[in-house]
Amino acid sequence: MPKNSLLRGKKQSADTRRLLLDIYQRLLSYFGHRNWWPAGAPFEMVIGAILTQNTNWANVERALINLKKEKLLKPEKLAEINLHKLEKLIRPSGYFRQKAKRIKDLVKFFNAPPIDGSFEKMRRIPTDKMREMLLTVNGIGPETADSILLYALEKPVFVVDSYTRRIFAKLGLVPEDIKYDDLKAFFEGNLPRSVDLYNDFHAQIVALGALYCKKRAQCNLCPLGEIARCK
DNA sequence: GACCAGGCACATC
DNA sequence: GATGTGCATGGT
Repeated sequence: MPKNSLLRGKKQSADTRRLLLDIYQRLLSYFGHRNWWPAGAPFEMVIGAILTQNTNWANVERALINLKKEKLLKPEKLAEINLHKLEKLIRPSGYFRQKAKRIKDLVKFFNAPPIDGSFEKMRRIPTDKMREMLLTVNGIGPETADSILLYALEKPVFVVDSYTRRIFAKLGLVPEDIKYDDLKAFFEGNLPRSVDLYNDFHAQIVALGALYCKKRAQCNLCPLGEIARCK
């Protein structure tokens, strides 16, 4: 039994790895590369990571456009701005009072030592340590922290969201009540460590979840239909 | 008019 | 540690 279970374990993880990569390939050829957070605007990604909490991206964009129009999408500007004015500008993204405070707190954290407003300094801090630090900031939970690590700092960290849990539990690959960190470890343990892969895979999952996983009736449109089916 | 969206903090048991 | 609740706008 021990020897078999070890073999089975290895085989299972090889199968899981192949299946996950198949799923990614299938989504990629169906949706095309999602091109999330194109390079060059890490600070915008950081603010976007807060604004998008439990919110449709279209609404986040309105808020980001408002901030850009006022040329406020810079750490030094957001540090100065009056809280009420910030609330007004990000209003379209919902939860605007909470999010305005969270942005203020995050900007304070970003501008203070040891980061001193520098993404370079932030990147030099070991990923686990940086994650711990981010999690101490008000309004930064695991998903927001991981989004910042992956999309702004380009660290190989897999971002898990509610779609990820819903979809992969329905496919029967993980338990429904799996914890955030365990689900993250499931992907990181079964996929090659790649920033580009993690970046686009998460984006593909969101595309799939938002388009086809709302109603059972839409399952016939699911691009995964032939390789993985919901139970 | 109900339901949902790229979560998180806080209270309570 | 698990479970419930408030937070809020805009699209379908």
